[in-house]
Amino acid sequence: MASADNHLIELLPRRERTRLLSLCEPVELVLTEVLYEPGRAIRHVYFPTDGFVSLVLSIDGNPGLEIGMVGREGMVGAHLALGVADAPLHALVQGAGSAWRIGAPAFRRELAASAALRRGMHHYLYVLMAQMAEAAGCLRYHLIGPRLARWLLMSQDRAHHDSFQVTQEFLAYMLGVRRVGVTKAAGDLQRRGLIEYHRGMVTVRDRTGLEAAACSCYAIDCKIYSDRLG
Amino acid sequence: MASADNHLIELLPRRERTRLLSLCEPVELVLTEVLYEPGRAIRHVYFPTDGFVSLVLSIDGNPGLEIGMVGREGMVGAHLALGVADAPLHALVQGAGSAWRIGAPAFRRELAASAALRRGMHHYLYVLMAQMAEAAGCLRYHLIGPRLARWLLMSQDRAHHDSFQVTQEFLAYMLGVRRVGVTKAAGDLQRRGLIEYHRGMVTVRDRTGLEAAACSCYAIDCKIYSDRLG
DNA sequence: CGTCTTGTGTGCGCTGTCGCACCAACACAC
DNA sequence: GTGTGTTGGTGCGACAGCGCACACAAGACG
Repeated sequence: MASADNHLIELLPRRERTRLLSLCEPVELVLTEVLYEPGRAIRHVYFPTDGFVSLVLSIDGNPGLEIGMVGREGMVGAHLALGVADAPLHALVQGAGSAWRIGAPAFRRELAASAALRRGMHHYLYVLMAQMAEAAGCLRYHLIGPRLARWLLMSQDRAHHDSFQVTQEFLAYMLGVRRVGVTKAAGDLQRRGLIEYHRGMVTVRDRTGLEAAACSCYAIDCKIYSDRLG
Repeated sequence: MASADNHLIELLPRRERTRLLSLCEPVELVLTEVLYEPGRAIRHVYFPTDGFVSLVLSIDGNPGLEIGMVGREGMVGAHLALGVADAPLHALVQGAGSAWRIGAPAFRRELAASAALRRGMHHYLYVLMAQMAEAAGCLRYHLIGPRLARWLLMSQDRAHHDSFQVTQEFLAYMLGVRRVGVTKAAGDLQRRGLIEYHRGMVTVRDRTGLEAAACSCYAIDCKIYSDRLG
């Protein structure tokens, strides 16, 4: 009970933490499950403990583009703390696992009651904004290879395993590139002994090497987070 | 006095509005002036009335990349409402004009005192986040031509003139492309009679045509704003 | 009047990514 | 085993944008 397995919840003072947890229910995050659709009012807020979720933008005809990732270090639906119920992006379960879930009205009541909760949400929103800005730059300037390496690192951090399930098709969707582009970049990383790829299952072999191969955004993202919520 | 010439301030109830304005001082926004540097604590918050400001990300060695624009419809420094004083981005005066300015500590006091102010800031932050997400997609998928058209429209909206001052060099910096790319795209728009360009001075000739030439992001941005703060 | 700075236009070869199409390897069921 | 669908790999032409280098034109300034 000392640990809720979600960092944002753990940052709350004991009283608020137990109170919030008592209002939460545990739910499974099922792979490829869609938690939010843009424009739709959200019904729940999620605090992942194990799985992780991608925030995906759809634009024009393009199928999708990931611009944020949420694991146990964060939450899905923080914008409710801004008094807006409409989801701005798709939220898509990218790594199966579990989460705490609380209904939107109850969460709003807790926000009104707890200054510490508001404070936590505010700081997390700042981090999210900074990461989105970072993502914009990354999309503009960085090549597929380094972006892929970054994505793998971020996923590994949130999956808490060296290997996790993801097809190149899906990766292409997340990175906003062709599958063939991912094939090439992944093949390159594999040849350099940094990862192993086999039919929808990636394994990180050389974490340090992968960090060197990733674009600067990985380190920056980590720093943004730890500066505010470390 | 009924109008503060800044939309966010005007949305406040009369009492709060006059109270906030009484704490503000009018300042000039000088072209190319830098209001914020990333990582530095901010000292003031700005509500433009006339000029406008670009939010610029610097990444790796790259000189800059605009991922947000603020005119009288918004404010510079809204993240202070998230309890964070550090600026996440450069804030650079892009159109000369004037603004209301208030010191960070005073603004925090007002935030604590006024629920309406908090509400306004929250909604604006949501809009800002959505626009940043949009910007990421735009940077990934859209070509220079449509992006340039969008930029010109956004600037015209905020400049309240058909013509304004900007060199192609500077535009390239904002859009994150080569100057030559801007030269070509601008030449194209000019040949189609949509704009006129002459030594650092652009004039919009055919607003409707320009809207047709712009990428979808322009319309989406406008909608995001009017949905929340229209 | 010439000279310098600033802003704009052009040419050329290169590269990363795209779109499309097709093939190869593997997994699993029957 | 033999099919059948999923996943990964390869080849090819097209093109937007890049880096670089240079030419030109309009003002500014002496």
